Amino acid sequence: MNRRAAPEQLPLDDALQAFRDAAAAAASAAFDIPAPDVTFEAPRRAEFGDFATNVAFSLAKAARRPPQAIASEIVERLSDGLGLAGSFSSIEAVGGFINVRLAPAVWQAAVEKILHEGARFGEAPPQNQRVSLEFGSANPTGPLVVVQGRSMSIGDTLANAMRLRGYDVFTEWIINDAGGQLDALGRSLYARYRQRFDPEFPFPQDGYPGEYLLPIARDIAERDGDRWTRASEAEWLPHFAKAGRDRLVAEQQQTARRFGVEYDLWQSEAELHETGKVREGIERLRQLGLTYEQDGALFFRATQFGDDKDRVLLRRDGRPTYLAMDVAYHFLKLKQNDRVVDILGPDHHGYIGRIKGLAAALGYPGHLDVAIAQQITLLRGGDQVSMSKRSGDIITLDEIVDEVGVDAARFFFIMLAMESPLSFDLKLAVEKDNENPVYYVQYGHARIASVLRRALPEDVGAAPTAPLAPLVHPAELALARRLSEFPTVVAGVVEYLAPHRLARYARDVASDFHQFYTECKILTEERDLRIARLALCLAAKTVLARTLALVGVSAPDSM
RNA sequence: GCGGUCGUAGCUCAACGGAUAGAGCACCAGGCUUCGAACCUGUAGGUUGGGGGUUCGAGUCCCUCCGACCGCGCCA
Repeated sequence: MNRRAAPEQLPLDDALQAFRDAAAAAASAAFDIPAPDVTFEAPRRAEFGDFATNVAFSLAKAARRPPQAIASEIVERLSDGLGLAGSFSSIEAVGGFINVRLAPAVWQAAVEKILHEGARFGEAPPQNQRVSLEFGSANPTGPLVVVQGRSMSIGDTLANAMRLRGYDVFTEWIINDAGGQLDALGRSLYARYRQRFDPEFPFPQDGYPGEYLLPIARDIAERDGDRWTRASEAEWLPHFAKAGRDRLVAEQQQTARRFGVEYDLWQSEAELHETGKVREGIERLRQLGLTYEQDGALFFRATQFGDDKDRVLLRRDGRPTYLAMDVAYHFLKLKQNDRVVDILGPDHHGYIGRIKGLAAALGYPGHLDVAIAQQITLLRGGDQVSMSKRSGDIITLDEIVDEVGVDAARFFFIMLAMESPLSFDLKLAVEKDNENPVYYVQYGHARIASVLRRALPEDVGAAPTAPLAPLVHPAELALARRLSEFPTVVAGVVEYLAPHRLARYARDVASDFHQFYTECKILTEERDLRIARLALCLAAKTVLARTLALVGVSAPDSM
């Protein structure tokens, strides 16, 4: 791939690194101080260049000079022939910042890199870090609803981004199939079953009244007839609880799959109890002296870790609590992974301190991150869609997908920072107009595909290895610069657990492409320019498709 | 009451402690005999809920008040 490079022009990363080194050396020499760390940021305003560094501000105290004087001094020394001229078109000291603008050749080289790496663009080398990512998890007592959709969209996107950045990601779903709610499920299902023979049969007060139990009851009746009507509760309860649990988990798994999310592990809570893992977790805390007995129950000293009260692990009757199970589960995950991330639902956010304290208590401080995927308010045409779990009046995730499709749902669900509550308007999400950001981005991809279809096949074939020097128009360079941000954006998504940045980035890429398309005729008469622009199109298509793939949204060639 | 999350343009939301707080939508004014107008350009829109503090610099960090949502069980 060295078909064009003049010796003085460097790839983007190397150019920036060369600048860092040179600036640090210049500062060190000028002010007789240790070489400082030089970090770049992307200025908010285009007039401040492609990259800027605030290194002069951080040196002000040590050098005892005003930032602007320091910045000027550094720039002056840099200009004294440090071999940067070929890669930078300008280096300026403005108000204490040092603003740099890269030469077109660097952006051209960035496009070339994208074309060369294709789907691997943005990949980071293996980090040798195993990360456990838990998200989506729900009780196996009903269909998945919108909040699990948000959690899954966020979690799956994070998992994709982490994998691209070289992490060994293991995704998990915890099935809350232990405890009293499973009995409630069993009783509810049994009541539905009995009502097939006797419509007057009473439905339990704390039951799950949703219609989704009806087909399950029907199947049991068709298979087993009425024989359970004569069974004792001790016989039918475990059977119906398990039947409901198995069926509902299977349906949840199918919904997840349909939503484009595959898990490495569906961890049963009941299994953690049965295999003694829960006992092990409790034992560990006991060894660490973090438990005490009171009133016949075993308590965890949660107050030592910022919780407002100590929490019960073993009830007076000896049965472990949910917390005890969670201790065990997190102990397992912490042992097996370098880092553990939980994405929990909004009803768990009083739980963060407790669970993080737990990680510290178990000897893994800082290894656990807990994030909350906030609530979603469902709207339809601006009116709130009423939902009440108690009355069984729910809108399932499947119904939402039926109505708006996977693409719109997944894009909307990651569009906002996850800690922000989200209003999701079903009507708006299907409207194929400019109120809908999904279509804007997908349209960009389809438009590129359309141009490539209309171009001469031999031009498209030549594009990936063509000279890119003709790309000098501001709109071309702006697009190239945007495309080159992709690895940095993905890295930021991982570092800050902020998948919403991908939605914004996809929008920005599409926007820069549309502007380029408007200002630059791609299929122009001039052959070299035409092919170079087709190359830029190919690179934009790659980056757009990769970005959407991370989010789990399709990149259509026509729409 | 205790704890957590949030409060930014009319609406929905961005902004590693950086420069004049930005996008989209809606409104208004423009742009297609030419590659997909599901697009582009421009105008307008703000005391970042109020008040203190930390520092070269705060929407961002700390304190406090106001407001919204949520959690606070030997439920899961």
